Amino acid sequence: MLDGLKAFKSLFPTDDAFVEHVIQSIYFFESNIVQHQAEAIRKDIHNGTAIPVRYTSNGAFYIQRKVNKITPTFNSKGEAVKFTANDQNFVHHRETEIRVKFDKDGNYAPKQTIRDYTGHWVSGGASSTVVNYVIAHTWNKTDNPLYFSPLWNYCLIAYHCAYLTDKKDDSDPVIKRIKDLIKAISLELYHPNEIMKQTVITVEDMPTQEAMEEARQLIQEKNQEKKIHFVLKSERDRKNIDKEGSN
DNA sequence: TAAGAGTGGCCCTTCTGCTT
DNA sequence: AAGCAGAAGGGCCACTCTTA
Repeated sequence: MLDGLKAFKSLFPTDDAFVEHVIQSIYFFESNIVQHQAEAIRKDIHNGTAIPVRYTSNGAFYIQRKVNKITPTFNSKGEAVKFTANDQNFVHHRETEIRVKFDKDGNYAPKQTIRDYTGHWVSGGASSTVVNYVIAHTWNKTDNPLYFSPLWNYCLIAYHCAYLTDKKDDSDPVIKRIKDLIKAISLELYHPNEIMKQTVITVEDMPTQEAMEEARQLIQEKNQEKKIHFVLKSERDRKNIDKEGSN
């Protein structure tokens, strides 16, 4: 079988070195901002504010009628987006029963969030302050409001590695290992179930124990070259904070 | 069984108009 | 006049369904 992944892997002496390279190609968010944003989302959910999700037509959503729930049908994604943009319209996510609104470009809410919490503009073409990095969701349940826009569920991954996280687990053992390690790092850094105050990540969504152990070691790593990377606040944001004096 | 058509997911870029 | 956010649009490609 011809496998383009082999071309990439062959640049490294071992799978360990390959995995290390991929992890070094990722920026994670600092846990304090992740926690703050999680609080904001919980507040929005509590207030009945519609939470962004990526649109799908797979029956993941419902509209409440007098006695039953019906699945809304839209002719296009655009139509769906327009519908939930109207504050008079209510669409809910079936599994969580959270009110949702459909994201207009499939990653707009994450982009806005990253901007609001770090000052960086990602995936914004010429006006970006971060280039050649892709927003990558860690758990791909992007039609679920608890997963789509929270910072704990995505990171910025360099272009040349981004496709790895989109592949299926069984496409190569190293793919599952990388994806599990990213999940483990998210769990160790952010503790999503705690900051969301509910069980978001269930047992079957958990990475292996080996991955958890590897994540712990990476996070505690003293060696600069092996440490995981964090998105720092942009120049612009730091200036704003200086002006305000504190915050 | 395989090609072809259709659909949808993913996530990026350009355009435009508003703000400063 | 520049910078930026939001709206709109697009490329790529995997997957599924249909047809032969």
